Amino acid sequence: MPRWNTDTRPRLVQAAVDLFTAQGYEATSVTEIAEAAGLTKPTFFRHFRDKREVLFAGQEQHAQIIADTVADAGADTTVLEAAACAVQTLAERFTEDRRDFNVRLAQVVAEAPDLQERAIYKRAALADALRDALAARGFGPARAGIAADLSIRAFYEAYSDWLTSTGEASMGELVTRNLTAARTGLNDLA
Amino acid sequence: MPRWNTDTRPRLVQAAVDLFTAQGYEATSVTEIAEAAGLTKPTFFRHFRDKREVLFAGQEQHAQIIADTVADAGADTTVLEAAACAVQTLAERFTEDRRDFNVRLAQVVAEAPDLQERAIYKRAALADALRDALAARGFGPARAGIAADLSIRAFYEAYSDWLTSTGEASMGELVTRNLTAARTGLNDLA
DNA sequence: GTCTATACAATGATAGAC
DNA sequence: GTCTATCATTGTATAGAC
Repeated sequence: MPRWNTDTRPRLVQAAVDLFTAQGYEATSVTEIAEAAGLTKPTFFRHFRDKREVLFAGQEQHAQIIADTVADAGADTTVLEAAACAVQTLAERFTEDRRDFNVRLAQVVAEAPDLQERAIYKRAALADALRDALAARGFGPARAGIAADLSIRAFYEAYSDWLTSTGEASMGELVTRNLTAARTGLNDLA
Repeated sequence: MPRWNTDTRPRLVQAAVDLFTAQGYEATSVTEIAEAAGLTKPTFFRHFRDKREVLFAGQEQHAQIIADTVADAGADTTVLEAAACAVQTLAERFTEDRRDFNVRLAQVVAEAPDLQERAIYKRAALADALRDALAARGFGPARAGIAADLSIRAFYEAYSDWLTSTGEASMGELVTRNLTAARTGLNDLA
C-alpha cells in the first residue's frame, strides 16, 4: 500500500454514500461520484470492481477475521462455540461510532435490488468462510454447514437489531442474544 | 398469456445456453442471443430483466412450490418435516430428462462471477420463502430460520450430487440422503 | 505505482410505429 | 407483443503524465 493518496478510497466511499443518500443509487452515476471526490471515472473502477462494490468497502477483511478466529479457538471448543466465537469477534468491528454510517448504508441498499443482491452475496461469502474454517478444524461437513448457517443468521439478525435499536445495546450484546435464541430454537427443533 | 409466440421465451433460453456453451457467457452479447432466436435485443429485455436472468428461467415457480407445500402439510408435522416435505416436492421437478440441461447450465454459471451471484440470490430467495412459510404456520422465527437453512442446504448439496453423479440416483433420493445426513449432523451438534 | 484522457463495446431503458 | 431507433450509463482498454 502506498503512503500517498491513501485516502482516495475513503473519499470515493464518502462521496458515493453522500450522493446515493441525496439523490438515490440509480440516479447517481459513477462519473458523478468520481468528480465529487475530485477524481475521474477510470480511477473509480481501479479501486472498485463495479458501482455496487463501493458500498461494501471495509468488509474485505470480514471473511479473514472469521477464518482466523476459528483457527485460533481453543482445542476443546465445540462446533457451535467456535462458530459463535467467530461472529462475536466480527461484532467487535461494529462500534457505536459506525452505527450512523451503517444505518445510511442500509437505507441505500434497501432501495436498490442490485445492492441487495450484492449484500446477499457478501453474506453467503461469510457463511462459506465460516463453514470452511470449521471444516478445516475437523468438524464434519454437515455439522460445519449447519453451525455456519445458524451463526451467520444470528449475526445478521443482530445487525438488523443494531441498526433499528437506539443504541442501548452494543453489537456484541445483540449477537449474544441472537445466538442464545438460535440455540433455544435448535433445542426445540427435535 | 397469449397462445401465439408462446415459445418465444424457450427459444431465447435455448439460444442463450447454446451460445454461452459455445463461446462463453461474457463473449456473448444479448444482441447475438436475440438474433439467434430470430428476435431483437429489446424483445429479449421484455422477457428477461437482464442478461443473467435468462439462465434461471423455469425457476420462477420454485418459491411458490415451497410455500404451497408447507401450507398444505398435515397439521401435526414438525418444522423439520414440513421443511423436508417442501424440498422433496421441489425435487420432483428435477427429472432425469432435465439433467443434461442442468449440467450445461452449471458449467456456464461456473465460469461467470455475475451468474454465481445471481445463483446465490436465487438460493437465498428460496430459503426466505421456506422460512416465511414455516413462520406462517406458527413455528417461531428461530426454528423456522434454522430449519429453512438446513433444508435448503441439503437441497443444494443434493443438486450438486445430482449433477456430478451419472444418473444412478434420482434427485428425490439424493435430497432424502442429504436431509438424513443433515439430521445426523444436527444431533451431533449438541 | 497512481491518476488522467480518450475511445469503445455492451447493458438496459425509453418512445413510438406496426 | 414485437420492431426500429435512440440514448445514458456501465465497465474496459490504451495511451501517457506525474
